Amino acid sequence: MNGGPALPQIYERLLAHFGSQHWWPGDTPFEVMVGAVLTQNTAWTNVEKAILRLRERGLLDASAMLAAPIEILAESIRPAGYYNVKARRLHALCAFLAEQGALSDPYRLRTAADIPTLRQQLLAVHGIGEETADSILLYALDLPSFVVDAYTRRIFTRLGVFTGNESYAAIQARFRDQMPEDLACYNEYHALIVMLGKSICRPGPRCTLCPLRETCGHADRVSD
DNA sequence: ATCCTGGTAA
DNA sequence: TTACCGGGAT
Repeated sequence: MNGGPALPQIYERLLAHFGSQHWWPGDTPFEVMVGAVLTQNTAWTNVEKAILRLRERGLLDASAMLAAPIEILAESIRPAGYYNVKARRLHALCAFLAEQGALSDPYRLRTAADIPTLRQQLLAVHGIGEETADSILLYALDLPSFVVDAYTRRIFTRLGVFTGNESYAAIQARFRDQMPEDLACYNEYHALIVMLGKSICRPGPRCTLCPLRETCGHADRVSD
């Protein structure tokens, strides 16, 4: 049916090699939502600079951010890139929180609706696509929605699990069906995928360093 | 010069 | 499907 090694087996190998990542610990749900937007096609180190600038200006709060002029918001997040686009996206996110009566407590979204409904509502917000919606559900709201990103596609296509042509929904469904539907597991798996993707399974892969090379057909086809 | 925990509008 | 948004790190 579907080729390549089983998804739980890959998870165990990555966890054994990299250890627990515990992503986004101790941050407020709103700060995690902001990070999910700012990190779109952007290195996380630059997101951290932008979040620090927002905090300095007292804008790391949904009410304050909603009230802030777009121009000020844009200047604040400049290090994250795409700052004019992302300023509008952050504002749209805050407007959505206001609509939901969650401005003072964004975590309230968690119990406002079931996961599929909440996901659809997030997708309707300007600037929130599938990956960002799932990142918010998983990392800000502690709801088990598997995050699929460019690393996921690249890694599992090289492993032979995917062809590379699958839709976002199809890839997400494979993880949902083959992995236990567990919050900590979804959280950890995506973090491990990012770790592997940026350190080893890069555009120019470093297969000799890869913890998955024994079960990956790609290692034989590249020279490093 | 390439890549980074994408999404929108055309 | 493609153009566009963009500063920062390597």
